[in-house]
Amino acid sequence: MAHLGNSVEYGLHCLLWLTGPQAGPASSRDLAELQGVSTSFLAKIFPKLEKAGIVSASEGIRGGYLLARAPDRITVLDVVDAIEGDKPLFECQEIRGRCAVFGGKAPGWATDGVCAIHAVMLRAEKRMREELAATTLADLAKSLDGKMPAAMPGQVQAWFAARGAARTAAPPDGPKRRRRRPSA
Amino acid sequence: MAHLGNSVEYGLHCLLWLTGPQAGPASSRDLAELQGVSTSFLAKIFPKLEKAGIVSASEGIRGGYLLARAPDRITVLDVVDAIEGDKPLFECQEIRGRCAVFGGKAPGWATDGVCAIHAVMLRAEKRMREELAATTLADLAKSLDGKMPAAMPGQVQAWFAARGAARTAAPPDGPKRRRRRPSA
DNA sequence: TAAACGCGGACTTATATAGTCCGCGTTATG
DNA sequence: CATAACGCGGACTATATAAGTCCGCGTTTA
Repeated sequence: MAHLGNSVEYGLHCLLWLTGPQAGPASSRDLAELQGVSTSFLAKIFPKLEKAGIVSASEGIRGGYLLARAPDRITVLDVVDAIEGDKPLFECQEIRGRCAVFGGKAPGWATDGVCAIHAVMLRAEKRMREELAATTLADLAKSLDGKMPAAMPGQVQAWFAARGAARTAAPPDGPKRRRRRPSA
Repeated sequence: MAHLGNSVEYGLHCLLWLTGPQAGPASSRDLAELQGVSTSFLAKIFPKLEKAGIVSASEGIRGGYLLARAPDRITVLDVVDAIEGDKPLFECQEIRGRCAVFGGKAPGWATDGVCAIHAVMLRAEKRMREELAATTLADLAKSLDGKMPAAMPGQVQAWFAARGAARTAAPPDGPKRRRRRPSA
């Protein structure tokens, strides 16, 4: 398994779409279906981004998510920490103090300060985090702009608009989603 | 859970003991009991270090492990890769090509090259690995030498010697370990 | 020949991830 | 004001990995 899970990947891809000049808030369902990932799973990720202050949510029909601040002020590290919860790369088990020659009571020189092995891991983690903090959503969006044709943003915006229209036009006999149970 | 598991920690601590001027090979059992970790678990780690060429093994009674090369030529990254198998920090799911506006067949501009998000993760992983590669077993051992009293190495060597003596002196009626089943 | 080794495969258990399901409160719209 | 589309969150399941155990084989030395 990898240290950085799929949730981070989904979250970043969604946030990249929110980087563009949107008409209004985008729902987590639309974002999920635009990218072909699970709607219910993505619905568990966005509240984390909201709590971290990366996106702002509007409730009710026509609600959805917007970036809470400018894309150049949101780093990849912000997103990783929001979703994964700042979990450490390494968890020191404090083997130091268990040495059999200590006989159960480890002397201070053995347990003071940070374990040398732990220290290496902390440095490595710091380097990793520095690199993640060095890239913002704006950087990612810019690199994509260089690749995609000029027509692409418009097509996506049209896709969102079409979904909204389909919903308002949908008659009650359409492909209905389950509602709360009929009675009890 | 952490990306770097306990196996790495156990392995590094053991290798640090092997750094000192040993009399002979150290068995994985002795190494485990010296540090208060599971003997059977540690016995699964050492073969990996042996396959990676970090330690060399000698079989049979009085057998055990020795460092296969000088401590200043063994980096923390070598040990991590030997034990964890060079697992990636991030596994790209290639969300790029799934965009609904492509309708199943993604254009080349969308899937060519490395995904921008994946690229950030690869850079972060590279930084992490660079830092792990920058520290050797000799560096770790040196930092420990600065902390431990001069008598410590001798005490550990005495502990190993005492174990060996106890084994040769152990009468058949001593605390026997299970042997292969009596008959069938 | 037996004990102490390394080696490796089969097994168990615990935890984390990925993903689903469901009901509640909120809100715009007809 | 009723309904449908929202966000929110809790409970649930399934699967993968980590951590640890158990056991038997071949090797080696005393």
